[in-house]
Amino acid sequence: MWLSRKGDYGVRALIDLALHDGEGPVQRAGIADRQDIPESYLDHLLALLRRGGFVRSVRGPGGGHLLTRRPEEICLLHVIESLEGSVAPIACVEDGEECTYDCGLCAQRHVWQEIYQDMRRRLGAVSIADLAERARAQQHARAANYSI
Amino acid sequence: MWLSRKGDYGVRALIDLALHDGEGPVQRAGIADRQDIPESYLDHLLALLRRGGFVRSVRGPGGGHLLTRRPEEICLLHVIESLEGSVAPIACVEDGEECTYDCGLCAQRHVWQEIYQDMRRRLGAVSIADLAERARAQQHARAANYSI
DNA sequence: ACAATGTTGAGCGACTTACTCGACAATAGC
DNA sequence: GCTATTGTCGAGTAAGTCGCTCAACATTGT
Repeated sequence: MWLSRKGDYGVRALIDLALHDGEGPVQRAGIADRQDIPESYLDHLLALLRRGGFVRSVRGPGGGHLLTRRPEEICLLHVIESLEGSVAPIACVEDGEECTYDCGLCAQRHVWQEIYQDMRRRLGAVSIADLAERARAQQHARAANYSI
Repeated sequence: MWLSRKGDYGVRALIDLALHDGEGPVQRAGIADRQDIPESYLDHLLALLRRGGFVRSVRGPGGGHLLTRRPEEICLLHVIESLEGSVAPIACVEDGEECTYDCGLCAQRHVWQEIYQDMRRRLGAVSIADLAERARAQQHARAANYSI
């Protein structure tokens, strides 16, 4: 299993921001609470997301965090790569990377390269808006379940 | 990057056995030397491969390791899963696995599930014989290069 | 019996992950 | 301009994983 909490939490945070898009700065404590992320850890993730250009932050009272772009314009691939680093299964499938495995892996390389390309294509096709929509639908489904 | 040396080394070892298929038991030291694997570490990998049913070992002088099946009948997917555990990107895309992330990841889940299925399909389509063939071809190519 | 080989499990140093803490910086509102 | 409220940054840490070594033991051909 190779998607770490960092990626999970980070994407959750962006989904949370997308769900509150247009409502002004969203505070760290609120995100942490709703998305069940340790608040002190969320700091680092927001810093990463800021460096990645997905989020901008406002200081002072009433401050918080905002998406820099519309949720439809942020794709999952870029977010994950920003948070987790490359999603490459092995180093030598990336452009410009040396094959440090000295051709032990080379026999397998083409398979992994195809897998990598397919993965990037699929992750690239999903936006934060898609995920937010799905999260909203799931919330409604759960709420309906509880009320029965 | 999430294919560890374990998987790389293990597959290399199987390729080595495939290249010497039909020539009787192949010794650990030979595999380690040709494939550039620390001999003491190769121990563990051969134990894993034995438990996985890919290799059987012969003790005593003249002993060594043999493939249990023909190289065409061993697919990369099973080998990697035996060595590395599941190749699932997140736990909850596997059959019978609980979603421990409590629906944080659920919004992303379908994407990862498709990636996972695609990956298993591709890895399942490649056999050790294919890889051995490719390794042989690469060796020839390199030999030709040196002689120029 | 003996030497060559495989088998097993304990252990270890370096690194990573997931997280906490504390000091500091900015700013809205009084 | 104070002050409360918020974000920013970097050091630190406990627990786990990775890659690997080593030593003791089991098996078997000669």
